[in-house]
Amino acid sequence: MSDPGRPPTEFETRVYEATRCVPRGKVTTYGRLGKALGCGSSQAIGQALRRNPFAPEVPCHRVVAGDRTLGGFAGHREGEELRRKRRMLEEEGIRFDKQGRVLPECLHDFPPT
DNA sequence: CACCTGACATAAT
DNA sequence: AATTATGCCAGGT
Repeated sequence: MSDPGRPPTEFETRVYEATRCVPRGKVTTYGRLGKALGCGSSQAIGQALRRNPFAPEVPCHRVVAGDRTLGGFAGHREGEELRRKRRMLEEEGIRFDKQGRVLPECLHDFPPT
């Protein structure tokens, strides 16, 4: 089995720090987060968030895909877990269009480091 | 919309 | 230690 108890790597810590800055009622994307970190791989971001041990301290549910679809949550890309993610966002005031995408106005602009 | 390719950290071997 | 496989993706064809 993998080691779920291993301490976060430096990379993961950076991802969590950045994610923590996304305010309630707003969302960001894997790509944007990556750029804010100087990481060219949004997929790596997703992997770090997937294993986020600090939820909901670190709001990994406020990170969606670049096309503004939900992306994934807790290792799932569809199903009940995804619906939970969507519900959480709705609770925070995020609105979706008929295609199930987050409204563009809800996107958070990252502050320059 | 369905691919394909690019990018990159981690896990597994 | 080195290589391969896998993954909450993005961008282009």
